[in-house]
Amino acid sequence: MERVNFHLLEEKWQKNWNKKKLYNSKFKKNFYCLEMFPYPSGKIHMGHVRNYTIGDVIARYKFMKNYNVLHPMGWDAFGLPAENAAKENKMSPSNWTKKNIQEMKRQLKMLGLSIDWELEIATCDESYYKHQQELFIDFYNAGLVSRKETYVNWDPVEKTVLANEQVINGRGWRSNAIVERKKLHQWFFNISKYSEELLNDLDKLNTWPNKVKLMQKNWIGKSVGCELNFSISSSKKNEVIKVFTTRPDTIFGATFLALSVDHPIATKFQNNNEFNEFKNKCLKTGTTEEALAEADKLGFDTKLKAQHPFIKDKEIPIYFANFVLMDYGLGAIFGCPAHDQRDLDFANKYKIEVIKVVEDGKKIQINKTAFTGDGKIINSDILNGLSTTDAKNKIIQEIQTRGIGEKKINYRLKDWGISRQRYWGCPIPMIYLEDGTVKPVEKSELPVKLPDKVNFEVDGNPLDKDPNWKHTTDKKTGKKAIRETDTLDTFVDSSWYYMRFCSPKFTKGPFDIKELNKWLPVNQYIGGIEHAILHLLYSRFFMRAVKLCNKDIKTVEPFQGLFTQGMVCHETYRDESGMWLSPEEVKKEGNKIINLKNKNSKVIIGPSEAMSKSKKNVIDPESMIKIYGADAIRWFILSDSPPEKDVQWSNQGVNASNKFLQKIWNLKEIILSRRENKISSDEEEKLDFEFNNYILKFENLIENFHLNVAVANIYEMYRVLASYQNKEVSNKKLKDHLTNFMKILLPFIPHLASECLEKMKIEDFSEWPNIDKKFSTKKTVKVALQINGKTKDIEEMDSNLSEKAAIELGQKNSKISKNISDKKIFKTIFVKNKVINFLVK
RNA sequence: GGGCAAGUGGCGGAAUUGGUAUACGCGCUAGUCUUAGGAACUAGUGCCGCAAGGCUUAAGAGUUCGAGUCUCUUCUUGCCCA
Repeated sequence: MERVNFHLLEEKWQKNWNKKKLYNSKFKKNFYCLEMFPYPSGKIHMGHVRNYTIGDVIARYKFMKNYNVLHPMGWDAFGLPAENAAKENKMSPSNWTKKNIQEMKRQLKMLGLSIDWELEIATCDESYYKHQQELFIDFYNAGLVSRKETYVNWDPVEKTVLANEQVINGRGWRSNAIVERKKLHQWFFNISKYSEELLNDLDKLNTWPNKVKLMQKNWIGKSVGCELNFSISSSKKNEVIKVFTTRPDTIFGATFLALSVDHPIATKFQNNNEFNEFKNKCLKTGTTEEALAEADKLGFDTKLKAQHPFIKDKEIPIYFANFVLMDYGLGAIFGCPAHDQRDLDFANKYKIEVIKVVEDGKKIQINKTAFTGDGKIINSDILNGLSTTDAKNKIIQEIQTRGIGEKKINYRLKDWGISRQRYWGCPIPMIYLEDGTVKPVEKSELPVKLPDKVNFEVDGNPLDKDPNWKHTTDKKTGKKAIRETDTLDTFVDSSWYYMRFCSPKFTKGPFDIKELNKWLPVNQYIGGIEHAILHLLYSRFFMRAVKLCNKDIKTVEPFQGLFTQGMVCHETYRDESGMWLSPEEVKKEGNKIINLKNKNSKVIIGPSEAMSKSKKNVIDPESMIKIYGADAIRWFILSDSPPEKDVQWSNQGVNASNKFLQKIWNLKEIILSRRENKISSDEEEKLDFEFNNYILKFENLIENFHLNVAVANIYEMYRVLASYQNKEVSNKKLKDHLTNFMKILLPFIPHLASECLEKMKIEDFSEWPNIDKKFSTKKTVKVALQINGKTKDIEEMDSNLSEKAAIELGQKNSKISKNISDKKIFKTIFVKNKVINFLVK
C-alpha cells in the first residue's frame, strides 16, 4: 500500500487555501469565530496549536453548514518582553516584534488553519494604535477617562509600576524585589461606573462557562453595607469620621477605629515626626488585598477617641493602620476584632478590647482566630437574638432614622489604571500645557507615534528621557506643551481588536459601523481560562464604552459564546542534582529511563504539568509537524482529552494518530479499486442506518465541543466502513458513505480529507453531509433484560414491538427463564426499547 | 479560611431525561508474516474464580424496580479568592 507523503499534500492544500476564504455570497447567515490572538514571543507553542485547532474545527464546520465565517488572526504585539529583548540583544522592540510575527505566522500556516490572513492586524502598527488613540479621546470626551493620584505597586529595581497580578508574595515577579507603595498620577478608565451593569449582564451570557461568570462576579464583588458617622469625642468642631462597613451587624463589637495614613484627619499630624516615620513604614506594604491581609499589622495611636454611636458614654480609640487604604471605601473602618481577622490581629497587638457579638452555637472563646461566619447576635442591645442578615437590615434602618449614616452598595471592582511607564506600548494622546491645562492631542494630529531611536540604557521610561519626543506644541493654540510619556496597558490593545477585525483596513475610524453591526457579537470566542477575568471584563467594558460614543452600534456584549480550553501538559524530568531535563535529554527503555546528558545520573520523573520553558517540559510543534505532519498533530491534540480539560502530550499518541491517517488513506484506495460485489438491499440499508446515526450525532458533538468524543466516533465509523468492503453492498453505496466520512473529517484533518476527496473525484466538498431522516430511527434495538434490577442478558428486538410481545420475548430468554422458573413475577417494569425488569420473589 | 469543580481499568477517557458501566485511543499479552522493525495484520485485555457465577464508577449511607448520574456525610485532588 502506498505511503502518504503528508508533507507534500499539506503544502499543496495550504497553497490552495490561501486563495480561498470561508465566504460564499449565496450564504445568508454570518458566523464570527475568534481565537484569542497570540503574543508574538518568538515561536508558537502547543497551547497555540490546541487553541487554534479547536477554533479551526468550529470555523470549517460552520462554513460547511452554510455560514459565512469570519476567522481572522492578529498579534497582541505591544508589551514588556520586547523591551527586555531590546536591552539584551540591542535590537529595537519593533524589529524584534516584526521578526517574531513573521516566524510565528510561518509556523501557524503549517497547521493549515482556515484563517483569512488578509485581515491580519498587529497592535503595534500605527494603523492600529492610531485608532486606539482616537477611542481614548472619544472616551475622554464622554467622561470615561480620569486622571487620579493613587498608590501603585512600585518595583524599586525595575523602576516601574506593577499590576496586582505581577506581585507575588509581596515581591516583583521579575526582579523579586520587595514591592513598595508609591503615589503616582495615573490615567484611569472609569470601568467602575459599569459595575452593576457588568454584573447583571453576566446572566445574559448563556453559553459562557459558569466558572468564568462566577469569577467575574467575585471580581466585581458587590457587597451591601453602610456608611456610618463616628464623632470625635474631644472635638469642639463636632468633627466626624465617616466609615464604610459591610458588617454593620457587628457594630456593638466595635472597639476601635482604624484610618488610612492618607485620611484627611492625618493633616493634624503632618508635623509629628513619629507619625511621618509610621507613614513611611506603611509604604513598605504593597497594595493588594493579599498583601494587606498578610502584612504585620501596624498602628499609630492618635490618642483621640470616638464616641460609639450606639453605646452611651462608650469611647473607642482611633488609630492609623497600615492595612487600611484610602482607595478602598472611605479610608476608615471600625474595628470589630471578634469577627474580623485583621482587626483581631491588630487588637491583640495593641491590647484592644475584644467583644464577641455573634454567637456561632459552639461558645468558642475568641483568641487568635476571629469568627467571621453567620450566627445569632448577642451583647448587642436592640439586635440581640437576630440572625446576622436580619441584624444588618435592622441596624441600617436604625442608622438611617437617626441620620448618622446610610445604606451603601460597594464594589470591589476599582477603576482600571491604564498608565504604564514603558516605551513599547500605545502612547497616551494627552498633552500638558505650561498653564497646567491637560488636554487631548487634536485628532488630526494622530497618531502620536513612538520614536524610532530610543536609548534603553537609562533606567525608567525611555520616552520620559527623550526630550525631542517629549516636548511639543499644542496645534490649536501654538502653546508649548509636554506629552504624556506613559503608554497604555496592553490590555487596552486587546479590548477592541475583535472590533477592528470586522474592517481592519478602514481608515476613517477604528471601525466601519456597518461591518461592526454585521459581524458582532463574536459568535464563538476561544481561549485560555487565564483570561477569565481581566481581558474579558475589560472587553465587555470597552464594548459598552464604544457604544456610548456611537449610538448606531447595536452590540452590548462582545462575546456571545465563550469556550476556555485546557492546557497542554507533559511529564517533568530532573537529574539527581535537581536540574530540569527536557524530553529530548531522556530516553525511555522499558521501565528504565536514561539520562542522555549523563548516563550515570538517574532521572527523576515528576508530575505532568503545563508545558513551560522553566521546567523544560516543552515539545516544539514545528519539529513534531516535521516528523508526523500537521494533520496528525491536529488529530492527536483533539483526540485525547475533552478540550476544556488539560491534555497530556504523548509521542506514542501522535504516532498512533499518524498511523490512523495512513489507514484512512488506505481505506480510500481499497474502496476505489474494489471489485463490484453481489448486492443485498438489506445490507445496504443497514449501512445507511449506521452511517446516518453517526452523522446525526456529530452536529451535537461539535457544537458542544465534545471533540474527543467526535474523534472516537470517527474511529468507529472507520471500522464500520472497513467492515463493509467484503459485504454485499454496491461500490456506489460504499463510495457515497466514504464521501460523507471524508467530509466529516474535513474540519479535523483538512489536508488529508481534501486530498482523498479530490482523488475520489468529488468536485464540491464544501457542504456538510445531509442526513436522511428516514434512516434516523433504528429497526432493531438492544434491550437489557433484568431480574430485580440486575442485568442478566441483552437481547436484540424489533423496535416496533408491543409491550406485551416484548415482555413475552424477554421471558423466553434462556438466562431469564432459568432464573425465574421457581419464582413468581409480581411486577414487570417496561421501558420501551431500553429495559425489561422482572421483579420476582 | 471561603467559594467552585472534579474523583470511572495500568494510562487518557466514553456513558441523552436515572435505564446495557468501562465506548474510542494508548499500553500490555499471544499469534501470523517477514526486508527482525518504533511496520502491518489477527485475537485477547476492569477485578476475583478452573468454571458456574460473583464483585466493581474515592469511602459510607439514603431515595428508587433500577444510581457513575439524584440527596446527605467523610476523604482526596485541582482551580479561584483571601
